[in-house]
Amino acid sequence: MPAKTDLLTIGELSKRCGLATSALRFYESEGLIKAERDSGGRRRFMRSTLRRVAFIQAGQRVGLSLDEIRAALATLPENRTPNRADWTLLSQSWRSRLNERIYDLERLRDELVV
Amino acid sequence: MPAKTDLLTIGELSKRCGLATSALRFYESEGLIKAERDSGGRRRFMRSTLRRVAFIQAGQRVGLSLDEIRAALATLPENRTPNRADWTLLSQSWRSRLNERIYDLERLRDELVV
DNA sequence: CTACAACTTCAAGTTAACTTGAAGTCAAGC
DNA sequence: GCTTGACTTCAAGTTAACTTGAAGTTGTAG
Repeated sequence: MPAKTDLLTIGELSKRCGLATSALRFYESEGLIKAERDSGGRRRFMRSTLRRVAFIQAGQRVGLSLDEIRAALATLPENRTPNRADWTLLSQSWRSRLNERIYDLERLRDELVV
Repeated sequence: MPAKTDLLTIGELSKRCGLATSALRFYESEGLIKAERDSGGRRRFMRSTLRRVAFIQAGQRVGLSLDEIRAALATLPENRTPNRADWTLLSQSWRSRLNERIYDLERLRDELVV
């Protein structure tokens, strides 16, 4: 039976984001995500962690290291759940990076034709 | 003094392609590039290796592993130096991959704006 | 002849991002 | 009470792509 709260177990989070539970534990140990604990000591993740994980995965697709991603996430407010404006701002900082990467690949594609 | 032949020493190749000599030795050991040897046992690379290395680097930028790159290079003729047509053909096989990757990043960029 | 830089081989080390394994805990169902 | 599956921790293993280090060789310059 799934948890009654609005908090997610590591198994639920794993299923929803497609990452192995071991990866999620690793991310927590690396300070990329946070979890509360229930009475039995098991992790309970806030739903907003889903977005955070999605953001981590997005960063990896751009080619960023977890170190860089952690640094980016550190600009989010700590005392409250990030809202739309917070995420938008953070996203902006990656746009130029993404555009560079896209441009780089386009140039490569055009060079490859020889 | 540089070698008198049209063959490149590992140092020359390293400078021209921007890879460390250790990386080039590693590539040779992995069968990605080939080298002849001079009387003293030192590597001498054909100039066409420059293009081969450039291709390896291009593959890496696309996000391919050395295994995949080796597989792609294996389609080149072995008995002669690859010509323009050979390279063009090989490049074609990477274009769709590149286009997918570019499309993926464009989608990501557009999603990131939220 | 000597010095020296550029090479040689081979084994071992490095880093990132996880995964795997062992050994134990917890709570829900029968 | 017992089983079962999902969880826990912690240490060690994995893979890719190299790099580093040690110890020796080569050949050109002076």
